[in-house]
Amino acid sequence: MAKMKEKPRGKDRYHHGDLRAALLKAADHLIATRGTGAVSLREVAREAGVSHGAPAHHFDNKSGLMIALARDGWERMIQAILDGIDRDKPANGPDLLECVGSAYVHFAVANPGRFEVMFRRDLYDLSDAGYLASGESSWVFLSDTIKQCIEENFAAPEDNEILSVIAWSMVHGLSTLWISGRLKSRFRDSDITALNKAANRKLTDLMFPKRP
Amino acid sequence: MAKMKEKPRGKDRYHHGDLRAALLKAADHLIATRGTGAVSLREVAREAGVSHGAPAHHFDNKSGLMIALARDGWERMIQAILDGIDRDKPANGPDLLECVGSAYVHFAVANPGRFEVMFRRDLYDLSDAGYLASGESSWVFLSDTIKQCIEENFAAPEDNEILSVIAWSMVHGLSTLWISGRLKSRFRDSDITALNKAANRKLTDLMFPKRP
DNA sequence: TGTACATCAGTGAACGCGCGTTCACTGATGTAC
DNA sequence: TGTACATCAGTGAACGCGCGTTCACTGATGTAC
Repeated sequence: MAKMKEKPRGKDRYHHGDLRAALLKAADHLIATRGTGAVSLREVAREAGVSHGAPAHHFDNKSGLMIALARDGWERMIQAILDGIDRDKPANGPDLLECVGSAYVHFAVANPGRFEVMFRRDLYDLSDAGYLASGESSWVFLSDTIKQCIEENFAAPEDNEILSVIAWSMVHGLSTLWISGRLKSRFRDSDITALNKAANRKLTDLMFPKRP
Repeated sequence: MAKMKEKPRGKDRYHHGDLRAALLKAADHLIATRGTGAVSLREVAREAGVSHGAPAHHFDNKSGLMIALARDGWERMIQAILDGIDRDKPANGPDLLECVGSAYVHFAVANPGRFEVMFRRDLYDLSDAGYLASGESSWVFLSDTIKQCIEENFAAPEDNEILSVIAWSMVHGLSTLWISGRLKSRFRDSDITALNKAANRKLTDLMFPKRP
């Protein structure tokens, strides 16, 4: 977004300067306002104010755009979780798990379209090498946190794997159920914050009854 | 599928006899083999061996077909859960919850495309009245089961709602994570059965430690 | 600092495709008498 | 049982649409000298 020297401003520019970022931003806006299905290369170009042929200079094809969106989504989610930890400053493993879980759901519910793209493998070619690794982060966050709980003697070592699966499943399911509207119809719209907090609190209580 | 009297057999029939069911079956096959995105009215007609205009006589529009698929999916899922209960004959509330949860995940993983349609609200108009009710079943199953656990003194009455949310979230998240492939890459393909069993066992153990 | 030139990053026309939907039609079926 | 006729459930041509992708082009930028 840094202004370039000596260049005409506004729409009269032939070269955009940072079209790749602008296209991603436009796609994000489309996803947020009209859903994942509204994303097409042509519509994204339209949204960004360039001709429909322009995106070809920045993404190999449509799949390339979707992969870029997914990777960007994972990076944002990691950052959101780190920010949550920074804010809450959890004192021990179980508190950390609760914090990470809440941040996961909060991110998903605040960015439902983006979250969807991150898990919709049918939207892009799966051969992309770099992409696959980008999705590891949430599992690593959660399972490392469970490990920490075990090291702090809040859980048994043999439960490492199954507790990780349960923790991830719960936060992921709460996110997708809420986004799909199935839970929303039973709880008030504004209650997702409370529901998220309560569910993560209760699950960590069940998992680590000896938490101080 | 019952044969009609006095009618020519095979493809030389002008009237199909039960095209609506055949179209749903064709769509199911498409979903199972090529995914939800492969479903179009034209492709479904092609798959069923009729002209592309034929489906219009059985479904108002594409949304109507998708809604029919979703409703049919919910009915099948209910039946699969009932069958699971019939088979396992759970002795108490917690066992019942474990049984229902396993059946939920099993159905989802065995019918990933159908399961997806049931929760993808962007695939159809939401104004359809009858449709909305069809999705209530899984919530009712789960929350009624939690109620039973409370009546049997395995859980505190005030935890009714939150335990229902956690239970549904966990099985739903396990299903969608597995289907999305994010968990699959960490566990062997054949392990979903074991993982499903272990996760439901562990969660019910955590929720109802006093279960016999 | 000026100039020549390669490269980059846009434009807009064109392509072929599959789609949902409509419509006049026709063959088959069911019903009234 | 036979006949006339309405209705049902198919067909296939046609419509307009948005899409991804390609391509010759051109304006802008950066670099070598």
